[in-house]
Amino acid sequence: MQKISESTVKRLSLYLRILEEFEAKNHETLSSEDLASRTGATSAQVRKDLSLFGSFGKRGLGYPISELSKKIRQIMGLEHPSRVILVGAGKLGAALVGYHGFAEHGFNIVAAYDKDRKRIGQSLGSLKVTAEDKLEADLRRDPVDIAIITTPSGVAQEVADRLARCGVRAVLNFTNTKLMVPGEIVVKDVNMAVELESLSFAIQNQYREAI
Amino acid sequence: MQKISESTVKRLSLYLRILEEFEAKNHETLSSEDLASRTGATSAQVRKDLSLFGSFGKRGLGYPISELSKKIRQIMGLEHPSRVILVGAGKLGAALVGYHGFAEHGFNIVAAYDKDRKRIGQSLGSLKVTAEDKLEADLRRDPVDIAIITTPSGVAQEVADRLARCGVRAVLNFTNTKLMVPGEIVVKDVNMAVELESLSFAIQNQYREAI
DNA sequence: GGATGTGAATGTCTTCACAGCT
DNA sequence: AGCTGTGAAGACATTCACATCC
Repeated sequence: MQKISESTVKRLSLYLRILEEFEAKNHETLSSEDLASRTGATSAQVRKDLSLFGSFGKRGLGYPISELSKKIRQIMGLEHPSRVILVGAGKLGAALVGYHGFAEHGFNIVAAYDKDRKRIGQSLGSLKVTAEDKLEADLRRDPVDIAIITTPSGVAQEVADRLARCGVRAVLNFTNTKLMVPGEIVVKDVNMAVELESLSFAIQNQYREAI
Repeated sequence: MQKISESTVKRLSLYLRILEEFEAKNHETLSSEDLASRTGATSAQVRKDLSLFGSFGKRGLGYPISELSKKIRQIMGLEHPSRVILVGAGKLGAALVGYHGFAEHGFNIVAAYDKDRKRIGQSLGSLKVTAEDKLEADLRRDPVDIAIITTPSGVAQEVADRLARCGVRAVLNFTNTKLMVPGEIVVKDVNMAVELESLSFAIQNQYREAI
């Protein structure tokens, strides 16, 4: 199969969101243009993206919603819910545990670890914060594919190393550290400061262009 | 000036993070390779990115840290702290208010709005949640450039419209709604479900390739 | 010697535009 | 008639490789 670009993958995820919305409303089909206008893509892009995986549409009609959404979930490995752990139960970590957006999309946070004595044992929603030194034993018993790192940046690499040794295959990294991991492990960085700074640049730049 | 790509802007932000780190350690210079290895870029890319704004390095030596970091802050409009408001004081909103990463980078959340009676008046760190209908009056008195939307998706567009009318110039959108805004307003979408789903795809795909 | 700055080459992604199906 | 699927063209981004300077 051909290599799929990161941007295509992100868009698939957006298409899926729309498909699910219209599936709930019992609509039958959506055109590439419908999907495009609701996700910020172009219709050609939607068609290209989808055609990378096969030919799902009906000419003159559009794409059958429930069939396509099922197919996308299949492509993206979303047919079954995944178990996710979180390391670092500070403010951000706590919020992510409490945030229902993850569970809605089938990502269940099943444990939250922290080093800090004061946090261990505290309740986070339906979870209790676990001592971080239990990590290895827990993962040996119940492996997970995905971990979220919300520790301070200084310890992120060490945490990543431990996760890698325990067979974690994907990491969502909220710290500022560029993680070095074995090639088979996938890391995605989420850096909200970067996003805000991009906004700042865009504003600044508008101003500059106006001069 | 030439058009600057989104990816360049994001990288500038990452370079800045490294520069600040080494500035704190009183280092004098960093090479493009130093910046590259710490941000996941290549040295050629670092040089290209920086050369878009001028010629800051010394051949044979590298880039003078404090001069370059100052310059990048200038380019990105980060010379002075910005005031930011947040609309939607649910779990995620509360976490963002409590998260210190923003303030560290000069983005101060100065108010948090919510519609929900139960939340209005509640303390969020040093802030108290304000009734959402005060939004217009507040912004008229004290305009802000940047707003963060963490409301339920259903009301995001309406909130965006109101913000636009109050002169907000940039929006960080955590909802699933594709916001329609006037051209002069910049929107950045942060969608953590999309990030997790991308990870899911990457894992799934490794498996598929192995077959 | 060692690192920058930058045209040229390459690679990747997006858009166009239209043939082909329903 | 309407909308997909897709080569070809175009736009954009990255990498190469080397002349240039400290």
